[in-house]
Order: sequence, then C-alpha cells, then structure tokens
Amino acid sequence: MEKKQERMTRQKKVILEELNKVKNHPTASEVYDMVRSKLPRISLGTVYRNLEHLSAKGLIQKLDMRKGQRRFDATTQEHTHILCLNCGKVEDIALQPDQDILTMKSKVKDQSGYELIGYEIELHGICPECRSETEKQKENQACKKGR
Amino acid sequence: MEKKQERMTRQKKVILEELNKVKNHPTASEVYDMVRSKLPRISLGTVYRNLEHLSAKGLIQKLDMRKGQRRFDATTQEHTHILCLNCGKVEDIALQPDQDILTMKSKVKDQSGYELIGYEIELHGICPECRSETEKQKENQACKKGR
DNA sequence: GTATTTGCAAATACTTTGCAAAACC
DNA sequence: GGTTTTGCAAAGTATTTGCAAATAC
Repeated sequence: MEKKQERMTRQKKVILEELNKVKNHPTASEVYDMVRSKLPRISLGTVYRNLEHLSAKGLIQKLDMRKGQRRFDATTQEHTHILCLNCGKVEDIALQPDQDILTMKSKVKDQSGYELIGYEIELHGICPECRSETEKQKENQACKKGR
Repeated sequence: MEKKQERMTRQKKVILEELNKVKNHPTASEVYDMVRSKLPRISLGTVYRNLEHLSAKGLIQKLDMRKGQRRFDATTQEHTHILCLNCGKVEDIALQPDQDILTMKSKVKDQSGYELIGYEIELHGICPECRSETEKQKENQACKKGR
C-alpha cells in the first residue's frame, strides 16, 4: 500500500527500445508514431505517461526541464539562467564566457544557495541543411525584390 | 506596401516598461497580469503578440527558444544540445565540462557546420526557499510514514 | 487475485489567429 | 486616410487526466 510498484509493460519496453534506436531527440508524438508500428493500438496518452515514468526512473532524459510556459525578459544580454525544479522560478546567473562549466557550477552553488542537480546547455544556430535553404531563399528574395 | 511599419502603441510601451521593472522572467500570463493594472482592457492575445514583436526587434529576450514540443532521449548522460532555430532539429554536442564557453563555441562551429547564433545555459537545482520547504515536507513524511 | 496500466475520450493549459472596431502616424 | 493594432472569441497545439476494461506479477 505504501509504495506502488512499477511494472515493465510491453508499451514501456517498446518505447524504450524505439528511443534507443534513434540518435536524435524525438517529441512525444514522434515517439508515438515510432511505437505504433509495433503496437498499433497504443494511445498517445500512454506514450506521455510512460515517457514521464521512464524519465523519472532515469532511464531516459527529458530535454527542456522547464515547466509550463515560455518566459520573457527585458534584458537581452544575459543568457545564463538557473531554474528551480521545485517551484519553476527562473533567475539570472552571472557567467564569464571564459569560465568552464565545472568552475561555474561550484561558483553558483556558493553564491546562490541553490542545490545544483544538473545543467543543460543549448546552443542555438542554423544547421548546415537549413543554411543552404536560407541562402536559396535569400537569392529568391533578391530577385523578386520587395515582395 | 512592401514592408509594414511597426507602431509603438500604448500596449507595447507598457509591456516593455513593466518588463523592465522586474528582475525575474515572467511568463506571458504574468506579464498580462502586470500590465492589466495599467491597461485593464488589454487582452492576453495582445500580450502574446507584442512579446513576440518586441523579441523579434531585440528589445526583449525570449527564453526557451525551443519550438513546439518537449523532446525525449534515451541517453541520459549527455546534456549539451544544439538546436537549429530554423527547422527545430536538436542534436547532441560533445562537451568536456572543463572546457569554457568560448572554446566550446568555436569548436562546435568548426565541427558541426552550424552557424552559431547564441546559446542558453540553464542550470537546474532547488532554490534556497524550496530547499527549506522540501526539508519540512520530508520531516512531515517521516512522521506520517507511508503516506 | 489484486494493484497497476492501458485505451479512449474528455479536459486542461498554453498559444495563435480571424475579424471588425479602434488607434496610430 | 489608410494601415497597423487591438479586444474578443474561437481555434489550434501540446499535455494531462478520469474511468472501466485489460494486463502484469
């Protein structure tokens, strides 16, 4: 009655297998599509539930730990934030770009009083494939000029 | 007819002002609440639209550049990703934690062919306030024991 | 056998959008 | 005055949840 015991169902197993096959980071509905070839009757809700369970057990990783909504900020310089996994609060963290991650982590711990659990670094850019596309578009626009 | 010209409306101005007043990173609906004290008839849709416009012009920052859905990943080790701002694709990036940000950026550029635009570092943890709460909860749970 | 998990569908949360009226320059 | 922007409401996505039937152990 105390602790409920997790069961390894067929659904959970297949989700994990499929996720292990791919090298990218599918969304829940992409996982749904992948899994349906094996289990045609699985529901999207089950996929969501199991992704949640698996990541709670540490068997998979959930990118974007952020809870809920997108956040906005009047300062456009700062790109380093600390997120409280309990209350969802987001605060700024000062970081010198010539500082390494380990140094940063220990500094933050000392200064902010946060208990640090992990981090996520997300680089933003344009992938090679899109770059060539974008260049094509620019050429097109240059031709049409002013729409 | 060619390029539409942005207008600085009262709504836009107030949103920017309110956002400048606070030190944290409010969500769209928190901004909505803040702004409504000044402009009681503003709509949430307008807030969304203007936050979008302001961030397109670089006047504010939109945290969480990720488009669309949450993503999942079978590898639980890797926490450094590169996101294509055009197609939304997310890939892994190798990073040694003893490497600084600048080094990382230039390495990535060379190796991946991405055009790098920016980055976002998100540290995950439990804030001081929540830590004390959590400790209280743990004590409570210890007393009640087994729910 | 019994507690957990499923599929389904409905509910919720967040964000975007169509449109006529209002505001901006 | 003509175009952009607004408020409103409805629609669109993404995710979560209630429940009876099915499944795992």
